[in-house]
Amino acid sequence: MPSLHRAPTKGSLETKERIFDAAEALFMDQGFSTTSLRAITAKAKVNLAAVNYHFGSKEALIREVFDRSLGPLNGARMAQLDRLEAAAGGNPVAIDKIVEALVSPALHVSHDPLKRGATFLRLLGRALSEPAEYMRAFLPAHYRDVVVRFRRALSLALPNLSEAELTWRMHFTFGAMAYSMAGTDAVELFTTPDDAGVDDAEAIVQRLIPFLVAGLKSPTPKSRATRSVEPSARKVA
Amino acid sequence: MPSLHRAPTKGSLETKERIFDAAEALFMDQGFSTTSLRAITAKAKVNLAAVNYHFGSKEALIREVFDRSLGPLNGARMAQLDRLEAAAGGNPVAIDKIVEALVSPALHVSHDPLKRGATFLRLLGRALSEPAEYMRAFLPAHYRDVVVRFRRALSLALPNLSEAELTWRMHFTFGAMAYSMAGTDAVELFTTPDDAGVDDAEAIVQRLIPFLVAGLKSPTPKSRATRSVEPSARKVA
DNA sequence: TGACGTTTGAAATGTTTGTTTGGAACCCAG
DNA sequence: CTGGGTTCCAAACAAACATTTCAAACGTCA
Repeated sequence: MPSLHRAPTKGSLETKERIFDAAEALFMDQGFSTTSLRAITAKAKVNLAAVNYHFGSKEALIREVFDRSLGPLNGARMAQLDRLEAAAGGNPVAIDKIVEALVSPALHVSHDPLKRGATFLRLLGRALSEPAEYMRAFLPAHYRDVVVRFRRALSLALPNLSEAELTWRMHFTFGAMAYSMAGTDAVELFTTPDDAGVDDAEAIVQRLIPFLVAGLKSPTPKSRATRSVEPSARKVA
Repeated sequence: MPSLHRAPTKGSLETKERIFDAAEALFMDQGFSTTSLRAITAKAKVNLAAVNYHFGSKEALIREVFDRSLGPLNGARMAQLDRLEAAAGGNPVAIDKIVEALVSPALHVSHDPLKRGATFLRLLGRALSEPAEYMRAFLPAHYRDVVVRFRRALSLALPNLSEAELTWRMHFTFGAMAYSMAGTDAVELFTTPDDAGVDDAEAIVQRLIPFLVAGLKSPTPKSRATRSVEPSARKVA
């Protein structure tokens, strides 16, 4: 048996890579469920069967595209947090640094190889609102560690914040972040035509960080910091 | 010609209403494109053809579901803003009041008739990330006025904020809001099992408002407050 | 060179999608 | 009771979908 799973010979790597790139681009601005294999193979200029041959199924392709993008991003996030915590040496890390560690790797990934990755930012935003079942299945696997790590860091930096409050604020933080990265789709609704370039990822980050830091540091609404037994007042306005 | 488009006789209104409710519920937790007419008619316990008979097409159904929910919500938002501006009498309205006018109507709608509307909050979040073309087509029509009105109010309340900065912060605001309303899908990723009830819309609003207000009021990053003639520095890092 | 594993291509598979059809069931006016 | 408009239903429709099949083309090693 010669060459069991060896390096392919002709253009196979190119084929798989072309499928990969085309899928990533199409997933970006069409979503996962909506993008057909025919559209992918057409864009990649490969045969329709090539996807099932190289990846096994559409779901596996989605998983690979997602993993290979999200893995490095969250790795960079945690590495940056590692550096911050090592430099702080037991003391709490500054909030703006934590937020920066969360947000800015998404930017750096965005112009890492060429321009591949700028598309990924929007891909990520899409994934968080994807209805598909398999999306919700393996997405937490990537984010679990990041959430735990950043929650711990934020909890130390914001000691007078209850765990429940922190949960909500992290939720809002990820929301604004994911939405901002989801790209130009919904941005156009809220911007007058005079807006700055929305493609500029750096501009997003530079303005997003102060916004989020201020939100995270905002005083608790009713000095109910520990959030006692009372669930919540049901009365409105 | 007797009874041109008169009140139906048997259970037609019930049928159309059942389709409507089933569609709304399914759109909520599956998205629009992903939800099939067969799933809708199965849940509504009506014939498959009933959708095309009563609504004309799936797109028209989506539009009706969307309009009938989003219309009152944005109406309530602007009405509340009207009241605030009338009370202020030319003076700028307080930011927290503006944000409340933006966020809290979503809550009031959420327990208006029975529990129908709690589902709608998630529906709205979905719409903002829907890739479909027709979604992006008639969604701005609903939001345009709201955006213009609230932008003007916020611009008055935050005079030292450039137009570009305001655009971004409104973007982040809508992002955190939409994401929070998108429901429990992604929330589960970021919460430890000890979290409070995520269904409680009031709890979301009460914690979201301070977060957003703080973000909106946060100092501008580089004292570049007036945003002069320069359109925007396109250079990155 | 010859044989084998790997990759590609065109076509067909079976499923699911939104939509249409023709007739039965229904209600109410004439 | 009868006719016409309205609603419903089972079935069929065409299109798009992911996936499979099988033979041809290719590269590599014996």
